[in-house]
Amino acid sequence: MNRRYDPAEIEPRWAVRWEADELYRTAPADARPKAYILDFFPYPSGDGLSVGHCRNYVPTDVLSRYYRMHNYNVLHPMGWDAFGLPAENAAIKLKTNPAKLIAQYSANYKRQFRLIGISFDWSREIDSSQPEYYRWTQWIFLQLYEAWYDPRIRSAIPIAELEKELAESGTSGIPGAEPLTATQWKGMTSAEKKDFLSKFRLAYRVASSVNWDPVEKTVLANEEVIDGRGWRSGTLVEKKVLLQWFFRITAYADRLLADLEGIDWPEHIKLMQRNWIGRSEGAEVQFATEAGSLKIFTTRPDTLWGATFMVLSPEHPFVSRLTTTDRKSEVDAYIAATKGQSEIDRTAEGREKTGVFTGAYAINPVNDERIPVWVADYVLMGYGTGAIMAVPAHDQRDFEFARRFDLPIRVVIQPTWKDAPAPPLDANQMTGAWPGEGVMVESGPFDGTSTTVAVAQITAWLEATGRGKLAVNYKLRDWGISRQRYWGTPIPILHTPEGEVPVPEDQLPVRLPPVEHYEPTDSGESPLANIPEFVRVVMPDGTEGRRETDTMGTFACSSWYFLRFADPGNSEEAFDRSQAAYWLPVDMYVGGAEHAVMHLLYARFWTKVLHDLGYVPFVEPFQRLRNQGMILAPDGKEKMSKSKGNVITPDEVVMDWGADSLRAYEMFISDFEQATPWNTHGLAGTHRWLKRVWELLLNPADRLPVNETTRQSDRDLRRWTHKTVKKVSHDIEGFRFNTVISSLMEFTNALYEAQRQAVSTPAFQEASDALLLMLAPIAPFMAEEIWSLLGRPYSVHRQSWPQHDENLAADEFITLVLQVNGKVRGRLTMPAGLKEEQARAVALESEAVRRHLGGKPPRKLIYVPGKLVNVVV
RNA sequence: GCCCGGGUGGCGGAAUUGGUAGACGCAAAGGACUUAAAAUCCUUCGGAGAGCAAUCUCUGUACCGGUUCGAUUCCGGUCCCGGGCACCA
Repeated sequence: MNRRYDPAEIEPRWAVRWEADELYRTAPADARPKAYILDFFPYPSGDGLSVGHCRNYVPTDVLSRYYRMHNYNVLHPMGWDAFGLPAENAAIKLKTNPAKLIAQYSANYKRQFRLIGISFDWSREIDSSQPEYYRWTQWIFLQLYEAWYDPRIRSAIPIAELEKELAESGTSGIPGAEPLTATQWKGMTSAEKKDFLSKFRLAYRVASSVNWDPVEKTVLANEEVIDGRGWRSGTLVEKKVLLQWFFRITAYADRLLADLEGIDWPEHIKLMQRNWIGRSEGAEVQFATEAGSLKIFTTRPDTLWGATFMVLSPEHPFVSRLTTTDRKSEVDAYIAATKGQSEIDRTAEGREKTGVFTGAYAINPVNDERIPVWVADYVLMGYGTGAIMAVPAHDQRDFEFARRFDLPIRVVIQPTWKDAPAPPLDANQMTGAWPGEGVMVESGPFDGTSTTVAVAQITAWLEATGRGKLAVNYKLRDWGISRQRYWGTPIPILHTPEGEVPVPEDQLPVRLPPVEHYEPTDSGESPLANIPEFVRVVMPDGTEGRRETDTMGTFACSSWYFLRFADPGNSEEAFDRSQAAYWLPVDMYVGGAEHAVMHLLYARFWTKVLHDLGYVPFVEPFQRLRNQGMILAPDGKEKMSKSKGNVITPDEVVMDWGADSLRAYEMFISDFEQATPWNTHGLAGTHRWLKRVWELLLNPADRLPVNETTRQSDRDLRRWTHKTVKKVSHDIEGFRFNTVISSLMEFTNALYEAQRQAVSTPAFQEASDALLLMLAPIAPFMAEEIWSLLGRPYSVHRQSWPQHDENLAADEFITLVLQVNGKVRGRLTMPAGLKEEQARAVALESEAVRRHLGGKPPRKLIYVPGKLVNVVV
């Protein structure tokens, strides 16, 4: 034969054949075990894929092929997260419609995926910007809109159930709801009722401030604001108050937190989600004021005796009610100044505390002390109750505020640990008793109690006396989805004189009008507002309505696409329930850590809602998750970026080395989760390895002289084979691809050694077959070509993965390490079944040990079975 | 500031549960083949030292200390790098 390895000839040929044969088409649901292996679906950009992107697509492809060879029913699909700002901005610049760009960009991605041999089932391709898809994104929106979260059963249920309950008993049975009687409910107008219900719906609209870029004349998403400036214009972003749509993700905070326990995700991602959800337990405490009872939230009720003043957020409703006449002008000025500031200004680092005194006082419920009430912007309306008790001795922020405005500081906790500093009498700095364990002082009946005990006792006392109660708060905010943009899923809502009305399900999809091009508006409205045909609707009763012109942010599209892949062609439903139940949850989900919070949290949320409403039987969408590390530029530690001109594309690598070499190198480059620089020399090394495999399997005649020192028997070769199969299988399943490649390299080297001695023994045949089959998922083109040239029946990708035999993999000999006082002094090759007595004996007799004992008697002997003997003197 | 990762040869990186540090690959050096080059193959390759030599000794996983018969691995502290959060009471 003597054919040269020529990937440029081999690869396109097999790509065409596999495509024609639909080799990777997903089988229908059957009795086999299933494996759903999914990449984060990409956002097609004009730049195409880089070798960095291939870092996740190659391993998931290897895994998919591996499971196919184990006769799993594998779902490995690909689609396009097509809506969103980059495509839209590019389209505005080019004065075209983004749909055209997406078609062009995704075609290029698809070409690249084929080029590198990714085994996607293209019959399941989805595009989130197509009406066939976003129709169902809108449908899910309506499911959220028509549902509320009932805290009593910890589940979403239809809003109709709530309406029924309100008519029967008002809100009396609903914890946390504002009081309303059945009579009051019945007396409400239709618009009032809608208003009231929107406080419960999982999708609701409310006035909220947004990021406004005055140069771009557009609203920006939070992710598009970097250090307070628009990501493209670089100008300072302003705040604008607009009516915005939200999803009530906060209702699911506890479940989103709790269910992290049961999923196999990287610990740091779980931690980021936990921090983002930000649960804190504490107490809600009521302080009496002239305007009524003022509620605060604290995680440290044990510091109640140290409260020397209170602070309200500038937006707090009590501010106007409490402020005394003589303080009014000053308070008003402060609030006006606060409003003019952006969030960035308000939270800027190292900023000095600001605030004003309201002139009012509140009564501390634990000691009836009268303390002044201040207003300051460091207290946020969005967390807790928007009011705090300030304990300057034990809270850094309160301390800074007290120093700035000369307010009293009272230490109420002393540290208990040894050498603790005395409480600072001059209050130049806070005492150390925060947040650790301490002992209460100056705290009336609790003096001498430890803080951990006191927290529980005080909370119980507050509850018993009606002055407060146990409370839990979350940092998590509701998910804002409104975008004043053209290129997104239209929100299926109509605004009528009677209020908002959902678009009936049978009228979905609300199609995006196919305009040629458009410009952003000055008003902060979506460009859709300028398209009258889109906006104007005539209601069945003849009145005129106005279509919602906001679109959904793209995180909505990506919050359910993994479900659509289970049943992508369904025109009757978002997905067939039995298909979803069969394929989901995703068994292995792979993508970048940059989505650790947003996408992964939103998708979990939607899944839980769909579960509660009876559409899916599981509560978590992604059973296993892994994040690939970034591939950096070859020189130094820089990221690859277009602006730096250091991007390496798979196209150029495939042209120079072939797809199989690219794939092998992507696996070999480093630990999967670790960032690492690209290195073309390293790539050449894996290419060299593949060439050696090619030569070994196809041109075995070139005999080399027998190397007596590495001479191996057939039994040795079989051991190599079975050990390698075991290790490679184990490492693929464990996502350790770099050691998969190094094991296969070692195995190849062993085969070369074996070949010097015996070319056509059964043991050699077994070894080379195993090598070829293990190579199939990694280098699919080359493996197929060799398989074919060896005259085997098409296709190597339909073969079974080799099985290993534990007995054959077992070692015959071990290396017994000899240590004296923990230092390695020698090594002996011994039979694997070595007994402890024998090991001890040979160790003591050995020349190496005796030399280091220097005639002294051993004090102690440590034996680690099959590994070492340590002689201690 | 707080919370997570990580730090191993010239480089990318290996190293079940605490038990042979540096697998595998790159680069480099020397050699073989060749008119020559490429390709390929062979050998060496953490640092220092001793020996004609096989080999041996010391040292070494960011730094300092601890636990242990034994530490890259566990504990305490320090430094550096990367990521996340950032007035959340």
